[in-house]
Amino acid sequence: MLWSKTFIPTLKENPQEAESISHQLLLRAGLIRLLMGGVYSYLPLGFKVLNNIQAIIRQEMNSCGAVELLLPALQPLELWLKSGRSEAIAEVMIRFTDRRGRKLCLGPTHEEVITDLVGRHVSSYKQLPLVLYQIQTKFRDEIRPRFGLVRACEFIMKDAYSFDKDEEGLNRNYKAMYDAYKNIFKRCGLQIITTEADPGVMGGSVSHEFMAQSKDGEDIVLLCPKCKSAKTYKEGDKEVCAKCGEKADKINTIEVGHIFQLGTKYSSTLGANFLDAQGKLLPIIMGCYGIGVSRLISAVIEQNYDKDGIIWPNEIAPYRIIILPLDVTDNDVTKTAYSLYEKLEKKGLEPLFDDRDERAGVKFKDADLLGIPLQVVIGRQSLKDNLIELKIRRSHEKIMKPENEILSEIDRFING
RNA sequence: CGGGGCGUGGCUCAGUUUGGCUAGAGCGCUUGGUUUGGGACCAAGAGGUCGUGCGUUCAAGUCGCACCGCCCCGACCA
Repeated sequence: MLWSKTFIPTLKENPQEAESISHQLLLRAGLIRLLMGGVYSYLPLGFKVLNNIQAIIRQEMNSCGAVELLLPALQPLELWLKSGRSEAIAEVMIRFTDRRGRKLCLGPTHEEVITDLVGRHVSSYKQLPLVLYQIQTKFRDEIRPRFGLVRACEFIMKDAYSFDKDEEGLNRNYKAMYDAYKNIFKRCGLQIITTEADPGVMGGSVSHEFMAQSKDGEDIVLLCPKCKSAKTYKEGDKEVCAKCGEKADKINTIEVGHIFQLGTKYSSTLGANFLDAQGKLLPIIMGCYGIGVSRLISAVIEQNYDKDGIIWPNEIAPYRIIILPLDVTDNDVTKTAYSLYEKLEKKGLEPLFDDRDERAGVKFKDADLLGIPLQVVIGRQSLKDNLIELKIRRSHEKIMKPENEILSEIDRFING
């Protein structure tokens, strides 16, 4: 991709509208822009990161047996009255009436819709277990949106739902999801603390949260320095480890995932029943599993940046390589740069090519800000000695070698 | 919703305390020239309902009232 063909509005200074690190860098590196409070546009770079995270999620979900579908964001209020959550969710849900007088809402989450759907079409234990998921936009009228994508009124979530005939099946699916979540966050470059959590409005018994440490995080985890057990902190909790009594550390975190064993809370109220082998009518046993996909971007940045900008983990970087011809008016430089660009494209690496007629300093600063893992620098002086520079964004390591050796260095870096 | 901060060109900000003439700077943008390995320099330009409304005054970016927007703290929350 040529820089001049895409849309990367970088900012030299921290914008007034942002205070937290991830919010500042998301704006400065041109990933998002505010439309209104708590509502953001994803610019091409932000959209790429979002897609990369979604690709990882899809792989891990599919490989643990979940099947993707897409549910409507527009929902009838009636379902929420039936489940009894209309009141519990109250003002957080955006409601309105359409021209036909139908009472509608924009889905803040999808337990009702999926339970209704599955309930209509599953009637035998032979159809279970079933695990479905979607990646979709959720709407929540937040009391106070904050920190850019961390708490937004419109955001993207992966939500999965498991349907089982018994507790044993639920436990199995729950465990599979738990493990898949670990993989997802690891591949996204996130360090995660898993905690036992309060199911809250979602209901159910067992629940775990996946918390990413961040100094601007709004959730607090009590982590025992001794036995490493962790618990989500609620106002009023004692600040000691529940297991060994040691004084626990309070850690600021961003909640990026939350899984629940719902049991029959939704299936019983919404009539999602099945017949077991004995012909007995029973409510389906459910679990639900959420990942804050857009929020995850903020959490990753909070854990991967330095004074110069973002440092993307390889697998979710918007581009893996940026090519910096330092002087686009120099023939040798541009020729070499373009030929390298084509070679990398042929390898399927899709590099970003900074074809702007800017000074070296501007290009370096922007490349660092964007946080693309590898920078290939082509300058006039070093080219006289047939040398090209490869800079590794995270370590600041610089390698100065001839083109073919640079290509194999890139291979080594990308393919491990 | 309560508390606090902010709102002046695309961005960052000065000017508001103590009202006064054609509203400023840096960056960015346009044109020309010189530059070219860490956010260049010179010259000439374009670009502003000073968040909005009402009021006070001979005179309002500046004072008063109301409202709007963004950010932060709190309450709340998946």
